[in-house]
Amino acid sequence: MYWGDDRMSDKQVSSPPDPMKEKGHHEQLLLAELFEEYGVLLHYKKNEFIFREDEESKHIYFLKSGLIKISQSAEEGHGITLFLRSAGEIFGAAEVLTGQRRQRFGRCILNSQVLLVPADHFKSLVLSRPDVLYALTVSNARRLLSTQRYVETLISRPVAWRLAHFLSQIGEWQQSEIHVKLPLSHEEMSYIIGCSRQTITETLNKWKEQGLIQYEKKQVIIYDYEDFMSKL
Amino acid sequence: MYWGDDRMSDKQVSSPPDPMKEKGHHEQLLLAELFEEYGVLLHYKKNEFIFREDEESKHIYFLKSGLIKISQSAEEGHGITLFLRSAGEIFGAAEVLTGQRRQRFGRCILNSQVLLVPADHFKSLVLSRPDVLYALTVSNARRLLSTQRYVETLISRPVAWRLAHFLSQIGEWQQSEIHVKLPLSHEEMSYIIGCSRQTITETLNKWKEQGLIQYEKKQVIIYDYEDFMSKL
DNA sequence: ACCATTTTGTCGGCTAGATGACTGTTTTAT
DNA sequence: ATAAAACAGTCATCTAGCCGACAAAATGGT
Repeated sequence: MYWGDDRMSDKQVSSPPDPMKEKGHHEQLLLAELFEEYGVLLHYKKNEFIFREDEESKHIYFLKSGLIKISQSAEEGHGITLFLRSAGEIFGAAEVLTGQRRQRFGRCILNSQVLLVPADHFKSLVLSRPDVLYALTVSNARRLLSTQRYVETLISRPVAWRLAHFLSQIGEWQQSEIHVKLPLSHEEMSYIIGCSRQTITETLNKWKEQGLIQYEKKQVIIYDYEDFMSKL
Repeated sequence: MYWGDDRMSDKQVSSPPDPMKEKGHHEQLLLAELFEEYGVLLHYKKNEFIFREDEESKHIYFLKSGLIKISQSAEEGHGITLFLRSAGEIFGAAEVLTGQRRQRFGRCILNSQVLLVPADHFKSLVLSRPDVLYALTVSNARRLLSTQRYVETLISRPVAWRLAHFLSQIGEWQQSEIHVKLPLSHEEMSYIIGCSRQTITETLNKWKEQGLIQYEKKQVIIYDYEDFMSKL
């Protein structure tokens, strides 16, 4: 969850220089090809919306570069972020498949290049290519498992654990250290972790005091992940 | 989530007499046909395990009758229940698709009839039938959306809301009233809602005192759902 | 370089819900 | 019918994390 579901979920890859290559899942390649062949390329700027809640679901998207977040409005208060998608990942397919309107917002966190395929072409396209359809099914199954695993962490893990886990996902591993260049504000992170903004701030600073991490302006280093996690 | 994801998610159906018919989603029918044709029928008794965590994922299952729960062990303490599956629903497909071992337990809550298709037949079977594969993809997409919606409720709704919502899902609607024959103990429900056993007991009794529901031995009636929800 | 906006840090008070400990009540198996 | 096991009610205590408020710092646009 949070960070793209399509990465290898447990094992960590040290530094992802070319995200298109690094994805690790064979099925991603097939999907990428499909979009490269039939998709139309659009550029979106940071903070721009790709789709909004309640809109008709007109396209399926493939993120070629950049970073986007999918979030839910949750009526009162601010929306929660359901997950991020990074380069090489499909998004916006589920509502198209089930024939519903958009149920959430898709918004760019960074400038992004997106390939789009119209919803009405998609079904016939994919029915004529069972291998691609199978790839899509596998990719969805992976996301389903990862979302369900996330449900479990929400119920059984405290905020600190979830934050630590999140950092380990977005960070780059250099031996036992994890280097994280935070692309997000504390507030933005709190929407992802599912807690208040202050709790993020306080947790990060507490860890710094305890000497578990180094933390200066959007730059975090976790010294020893195993050790770190064992101390909560 | 919780209760089978394949039901119409928002709109309620009043009383589901024949679950096989009631599912409402066209794709369920195709999948049902496939399993009826190629599946092997097994009977499981109440509390029997269908599969266990860490086992090889040898089959995909279709529940013909009964009720099963999928739960995660969560290391310490007791496992949380990720969801229930009722008659007419597929389960156990995700790990087979991604080629992983089982990540959770599948266990019968009631005596159940299950159709199973071996994992190694499944891929070729489904590649030769793109329409069935498409149906599976749609069904998975629906589950993905519903699981993501559940993530949102876990983050933004209190236990009372989640419990009320759960009851409304498993209950039968009779005009404005909802009649629920609880098939589960408070403890079992607490694993589903994601809270402690006592909180279930206390919430139910508080509602009874307030005259919002009738509640006697595994039998609940919510008098007016709209009104009820508005009072938390 | 400057002002406006956004982001962080910090604190005190507050509450939903966990936990543990017991008792009483149902259910189930023999 | 009865003993054992599972389930439900209740209470007292404890705490993670929320919320509001405000000051300090950083960032960005012109």
